[in-house]
Amino acid sequence: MPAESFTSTPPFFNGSDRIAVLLPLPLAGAYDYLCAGQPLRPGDFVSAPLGGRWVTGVVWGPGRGDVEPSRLKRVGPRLEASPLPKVTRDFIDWVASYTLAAPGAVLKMAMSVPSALEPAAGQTAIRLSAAPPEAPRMTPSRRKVVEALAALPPLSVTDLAREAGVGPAVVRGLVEAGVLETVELPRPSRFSPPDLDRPRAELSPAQRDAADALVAAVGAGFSVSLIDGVTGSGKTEVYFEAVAAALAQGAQVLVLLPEIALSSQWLERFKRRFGVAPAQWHSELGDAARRDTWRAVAEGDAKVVVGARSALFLPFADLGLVVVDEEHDQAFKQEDGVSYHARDMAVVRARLGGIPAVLASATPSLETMANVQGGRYRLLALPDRHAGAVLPEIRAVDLRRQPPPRGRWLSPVVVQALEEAFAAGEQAMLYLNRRGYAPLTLCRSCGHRLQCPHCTAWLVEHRSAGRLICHHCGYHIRLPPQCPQCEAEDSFAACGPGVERVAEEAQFLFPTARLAVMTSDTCVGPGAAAELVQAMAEHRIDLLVGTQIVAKGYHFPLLTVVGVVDADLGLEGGDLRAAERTHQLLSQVAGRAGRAERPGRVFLQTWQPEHPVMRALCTGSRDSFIAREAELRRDCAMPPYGRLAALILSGPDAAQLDGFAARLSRLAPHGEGISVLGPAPAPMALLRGRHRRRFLVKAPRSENLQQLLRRWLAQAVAPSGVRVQVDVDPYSFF
DNA sequence: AGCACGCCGACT
DNA sequence: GTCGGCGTGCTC
Repeated sequence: MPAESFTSTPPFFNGSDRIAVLLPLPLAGAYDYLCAGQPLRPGDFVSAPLGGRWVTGVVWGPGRGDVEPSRLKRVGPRLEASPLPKVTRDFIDWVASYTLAAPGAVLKMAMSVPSALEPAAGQTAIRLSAAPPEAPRMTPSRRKVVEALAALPPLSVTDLAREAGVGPAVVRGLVEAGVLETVELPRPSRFSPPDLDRPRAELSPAQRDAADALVAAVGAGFSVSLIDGVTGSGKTEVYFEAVAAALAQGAQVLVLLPEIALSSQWLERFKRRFGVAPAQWHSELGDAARRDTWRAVAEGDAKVVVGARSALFLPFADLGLVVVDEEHDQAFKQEDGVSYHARDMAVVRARLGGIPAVLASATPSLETMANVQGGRYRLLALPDRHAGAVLPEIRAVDLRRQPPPRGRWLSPVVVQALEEAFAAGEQAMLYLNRRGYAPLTLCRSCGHRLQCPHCTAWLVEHRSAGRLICHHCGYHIRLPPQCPQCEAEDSFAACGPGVERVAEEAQFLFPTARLAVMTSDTCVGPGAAAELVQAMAEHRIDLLVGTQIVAKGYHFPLLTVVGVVDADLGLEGGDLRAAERTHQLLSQVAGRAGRAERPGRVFLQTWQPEHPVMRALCTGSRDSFIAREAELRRDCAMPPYGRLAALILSGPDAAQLDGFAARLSRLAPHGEGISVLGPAPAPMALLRGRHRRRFLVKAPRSENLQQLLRRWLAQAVAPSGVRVQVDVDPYSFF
């Protein structure tokens, strides 16, 4: 139940009251202002003077009173836009406090479209004048317009001209003459309400049970449910029933997807179920669409929003359900700026709003599984692939026993499987999570490796682009004609495979196969991914070679063979979640194979077929794998059984940085179960020209990690130039 | 985030 | 002698 309903009148500010206004800037907190006579209430958008300019902020509450009255300025006028709802404000405060981000920085995410706060531009329409002139000059064309309009509601100049079969100049002339007049109409909504009466998908008994449980949860306060089902088990159809239930109650729904821009197939399914497209929210949205969507969400006009993680911060007027699909996906973790995990924050948003959250995954995260086991989340299991499709057969290809020929990357086993698939008129996919042609380029005569001058990283050759690129900062050069070290001519050798190189090999082996490479490099701009996916779905492609991007929930009925070129790749580096992530990613890739009536085969090329991840994938023993991983985490009190935060210090001057790191180290918190590791050079010790040092803070779950960090950091002010970045619940260890 | 004030190189 | 580079610091 929202707290708002307990207070009959929200606090009201007036006269020269002191109010706190939160500005969308990374300031320490809200600033105090004077009310300037107009009545204001929390959530109102106001213009406020700051320095020499005006900034739009949000009335956050009564003034805090920690600034001398003489310094207070008066706020400007209130904006017409719908006030920011209380639950959104609470959410912003909560996220700021949890992530140790400036509240204004979090508000900025909720105010990502400044122009949405300006009054919505109406649509200029034409109607018959209320007071027409006595004897207007009429022509046959003019008469046609007047006659057409007599039978029509007001409409735009263009539409009216088209209806009357005349040019737009005639209409303008009539307006000029006073026969017609203009009228401002509200722009029609671009968000049609979903149709709840369409025939729904046939649900299996297991799906029915899960859907019933979710439907019962809608409108019944805060709860979290996990839909746990393998690829193809119909998780989407199940949560669509909850979506329908929330919509039937008049509430809004938010569905978070890892990369909405890549999910044309998801949108199709939604349209099939609800007859209309949902509102979308992602980085590829244009300015106008972004503005309209933000407004429509705030006004309750957009009923369903499907979006990437940033959609969490939209100002929903009445959110009734949050769904996080592919909840295990790392893309939900935002690392730059405010660092948050959208899945966890979605649960917080649901709790603050008193509404249900639904998580869905075929490979749930350890975090979520721990919550299920702790009884905090309800488990809804979908055991089978729907409609009779069988799970693919997964086998490890031992690269020690069946290696590719020298200088090649595909084992004979995989090559044979591809051959069989093509011969049967089926499709195949090769997966390698490495962009470009080769991850490392070195000089054959002196061994010099081409490295990024700004980062601790090799330059990656992208042969299609004719460049060497740093994947961390974007620095790029053409392949130099000679080695910068020993000046040997034409001495570079490409080391290891990237997707481009694997594609080259596959094309060499299968000259007639229609091949496409799908990576973030080949899918730039809106629609590029969708186009490739469609080409694949229509069998205009035989072999798709791609990075992680191909692992997303696409459904290709003719795809029967999936080859994972380097299954060990994600296991390197000793990252806390390496095994878990590799298992998730590879099962998702494997799930692409054989989703229709044709059985699929998956080949994992590996040097360590006995590794628990490979074993789990090949034997389908996901649960025991998760249990074992959980045990390992529990043993070392790592998340989800302990709390973890990373502190990244960065600066241009290494000596100054180390000095500050040493100072922090001496002040490091200590206590039962608390350990501070570091300072150590961060895994990317040099990034974009800045040196980086890292602390890892480990604390028991019972500890208030944020308070501990705040107290620690308050004791030492960073010298200028040194940036301190806090990452609570870090995922990537880069 | 902007914008102002600050101290050191190439111009009217 | 000034114009201006962007480094540092403040904004209720």
